[in-house]
Amino acid sequence: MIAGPERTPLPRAFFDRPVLEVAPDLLGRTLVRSSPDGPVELRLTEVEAYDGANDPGSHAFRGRTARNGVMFGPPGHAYVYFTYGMWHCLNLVCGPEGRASGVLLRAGEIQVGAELARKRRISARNDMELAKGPARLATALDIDRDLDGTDVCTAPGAPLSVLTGTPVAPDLVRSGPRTGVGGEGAPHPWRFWISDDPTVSPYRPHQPRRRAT
DNA sequence: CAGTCGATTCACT
DNA sequence: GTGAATCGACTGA
Repeated sequence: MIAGPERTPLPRAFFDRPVLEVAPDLLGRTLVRSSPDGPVELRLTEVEAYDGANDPGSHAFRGRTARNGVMFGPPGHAYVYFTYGMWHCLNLVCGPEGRASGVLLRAGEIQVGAELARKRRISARNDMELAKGPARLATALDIDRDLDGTDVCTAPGAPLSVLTGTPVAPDLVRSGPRTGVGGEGAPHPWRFWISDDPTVSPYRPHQPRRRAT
């Protein structure tokens, strides 16, 4: 089997750039998850940039903790966090090392392993919903904290890889405020998606949770 | 150590 | 559109 250029892993230098440069450049790339159950691959259609200690919306805003430590390490690695007691979300660490920036992978179009993804995403009503949203994406790919810190600059077959894929033409890239991010971080148009793509998740403004009784 | 909340999703009205 | 689910991380006392 011949591996075309689009099957080449993105080099570490790709991620070792400012996150606002990397984030839109990830659209159209191929994310490969190889688990014991088999491979699932998707084409990235929606991402969000988080710019480390400078960014009030970032987990790294208040400094390094046990959870976010990977973001302070070298670029090209996965930062996986657990939230709402139920869900995981996947980020890719960007450069320069120590800045603690990352890209949240919010949505994608499943291209390989749809049958497996459907088993993991029972509630999905159609294939376009399999990875429409960051926690759905992580569920479809069976991603959890075990993958925190995983190198993604790897050939397909490794647990997690990002391949060159087919980069999206710049005129098809849209940007807007980040989903669910409030406060000082809200105004930044650091969410990027592919224009008119049906797998992109709907925008939802930040909503503070009601107080428990 | 208790209180609060989250880079969300789903079922239901 | 509204509210519940569910728990680890973080905060401040």
